[in-house]
Amino acid sequence: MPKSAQKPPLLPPGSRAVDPQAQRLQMADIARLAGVSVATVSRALNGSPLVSRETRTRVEELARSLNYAINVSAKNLRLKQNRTIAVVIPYDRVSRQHISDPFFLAMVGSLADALTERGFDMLLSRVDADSLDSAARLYNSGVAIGIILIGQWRHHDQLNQLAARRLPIVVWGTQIPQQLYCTVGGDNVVGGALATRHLLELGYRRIVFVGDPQLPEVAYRHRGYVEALAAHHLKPDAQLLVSVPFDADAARAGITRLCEQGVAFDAVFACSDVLASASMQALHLCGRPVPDDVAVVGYDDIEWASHSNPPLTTVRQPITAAGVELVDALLRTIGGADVPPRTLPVELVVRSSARPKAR
Amino acid sequence: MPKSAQKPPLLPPGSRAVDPQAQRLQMADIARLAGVSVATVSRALNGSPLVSRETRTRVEELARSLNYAINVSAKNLRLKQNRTIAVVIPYDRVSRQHISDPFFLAMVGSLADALTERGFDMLLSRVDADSLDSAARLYNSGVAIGIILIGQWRHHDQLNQLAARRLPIVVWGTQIPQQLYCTVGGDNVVGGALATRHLLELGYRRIVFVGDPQLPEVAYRHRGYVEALAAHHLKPDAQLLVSVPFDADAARAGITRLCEQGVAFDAVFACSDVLASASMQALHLCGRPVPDDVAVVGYDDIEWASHSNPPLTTVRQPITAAGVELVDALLRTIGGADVPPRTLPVELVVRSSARPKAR
DNA sequence: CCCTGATATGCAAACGATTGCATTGCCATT
DNA sequence: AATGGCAATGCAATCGTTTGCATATCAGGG
Repeated sequence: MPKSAQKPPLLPPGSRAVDPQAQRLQMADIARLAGVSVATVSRALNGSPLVSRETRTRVEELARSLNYAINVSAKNLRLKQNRTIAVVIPYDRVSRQHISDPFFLAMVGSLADALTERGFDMLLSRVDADSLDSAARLYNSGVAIGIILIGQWRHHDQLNQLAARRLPIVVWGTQIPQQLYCTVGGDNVVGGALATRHLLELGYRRIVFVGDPQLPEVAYRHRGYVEALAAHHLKPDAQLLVSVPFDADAARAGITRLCEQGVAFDAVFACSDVLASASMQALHLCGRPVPDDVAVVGYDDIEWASHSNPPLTTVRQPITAAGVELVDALLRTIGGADVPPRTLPVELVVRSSARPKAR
Repeated sequence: MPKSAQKPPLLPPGSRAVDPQAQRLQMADIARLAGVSVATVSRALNGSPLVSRETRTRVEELARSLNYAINVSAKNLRLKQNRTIAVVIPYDRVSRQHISDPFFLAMVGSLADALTERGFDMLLSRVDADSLDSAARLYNSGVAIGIILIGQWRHHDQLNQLAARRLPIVVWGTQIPQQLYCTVGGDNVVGGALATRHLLELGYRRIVFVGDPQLPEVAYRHRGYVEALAAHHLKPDAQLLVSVPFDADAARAGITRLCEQGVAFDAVFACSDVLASASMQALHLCGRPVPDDVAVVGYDDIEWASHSNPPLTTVRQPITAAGVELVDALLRTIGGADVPPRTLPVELVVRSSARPKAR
């Protein structure tokens, strides 16, 4: 009977069905059993040098054997502290990319790893991208001590507002002039250039760009694309821009339309592997096999890319590093530092979806 | 100056850098501003009929305009309640499948949706599969009111122990005789049979089974496989069992070995889409193209399956339904009900990785 | 004019931990 | 013997809510 014995069994009148575990033990129980005060138990369990060695071990063993777990709410309340980080994924009805996108999920995995590593809990939330400040609630209510947001989208202004309110937040995305919040992201310009240059060097000249340049990250990838073209004395052709959100169906439709319109092209650079995959499918159906007729390069290097057929040449986003960096940046932000945005290197992973162009 | 004014500015001496937000407002502030007591504020915000209409609206508006958010720790402490569900993904060094597996991540996404829908928070944790009871800590410490565990693996006994300790837990996995915990899972026997029968009906006779029958779910899929064979008066051939964990490399190696040993086969049934993908790759390298030479059927129907080349015929796990069902079952368990295990229907999704056998 | 019964509010005690400030022994020093 | 210092422990206030039990106000009936 772990419950402090003197109390009558007055279960809360608004009796929840949960109360079987009303017998959860608390410090007072350990204290009673160990014959010391709760203060001592608290100190012993927290490794304070104030308690004698023998008391400490006695308390520790007691706690372990009863497998006592401290009440986190009480602790957090008293300490005004906690170890929960909220990871929020806005879902955006416009850009369509949502939580089930493999890249996001991979990111979630990576963050889970990085946070677990450091002993933080991870609270995963979806929030409507149009009311991002509901994410602020997670912080204001003390549920989490900071927020990692994956997917910048078109919400730069909202994010700036949040940051202005001194919300500890770090965003996976691209660095935008005048931003008040800290971002961590891959180097989109270099990524775009890497992919494009690779295709150019293989001999392709009419390269379709698949992605929506309205989105900041895509905009930078597009800039890289343009720069790489320029280095080969080529100008981007508006016909070759398939402006679609991160949505496989849209990409399929876009590529199909291009084929039907008879637009001439010999390669595709897609802004995500999902888009690349959809493009390859569409090309296949249009009778333009990859890589024999058309070359394709993707972006992200999700797990799938290496298993696809043909294995996808793609720009690898540093997903593992991203998790670590995001957590790091957030922790420093929480610590009061003014953390500068960080751009992580990306690299081209050459597989078989783009071969030297047959002459 | 939201902080109760009479108090001297004694910031906690163990000053955390976090205290810029020490100015977070609390009920007392709202109360003071509204000219009522905290009790009234509390009641107003919780919609108690005890406060007058005008007081309520005044308080509500004040709270909204200052965007006050209630302190969740304090509330939970007082109420002995909370709305956090822990989703734990054991990582198992043996079976190798871990959090980055697309199927798991898809499941996480589905759970996030189902939980958000019902207003619960989702805490995502990885725990070492060998010490699953560290998951119990999440419950015992009051962080979460229940646990959803994805991936039963070989940990049936541990799970039984946890359930015996009356831990509210629901597991994604298969129903095992004598289990004390509630499971929700796809119908593995039917799934295995569906895949196998499909291949048989297409004319294939020597069907390789890729997966580790030591794992409960795989064992049932294998049983379905055996039953389907039996219905066609065939016996399973031990040579055709590629016993590998959920690990792409292992599957590649297994299939390659089979080819090198010259074992005769004309089709592959892999226990996950990742394994199927790896198998297709290996087959490709061995000069046995899919689907022209060998037919392949996978399991799970992750997003990738429809994008693969050729698009993968596979057994669809009801991922969306799974999220809903798991949450439902857990909530009922928490409510004190004795929830029976539940098996969800699976279906065969026919794409192009298995065609009628060329004669 | 007092009493009764609503109706709205406030007081103060929880919830389960942490921690500053006593307090208690006990030994060494004066 | 009185004092000071140190080590180990306990007391009680505190964190920000909720809620049972007063209390205050007011209307209407006797």
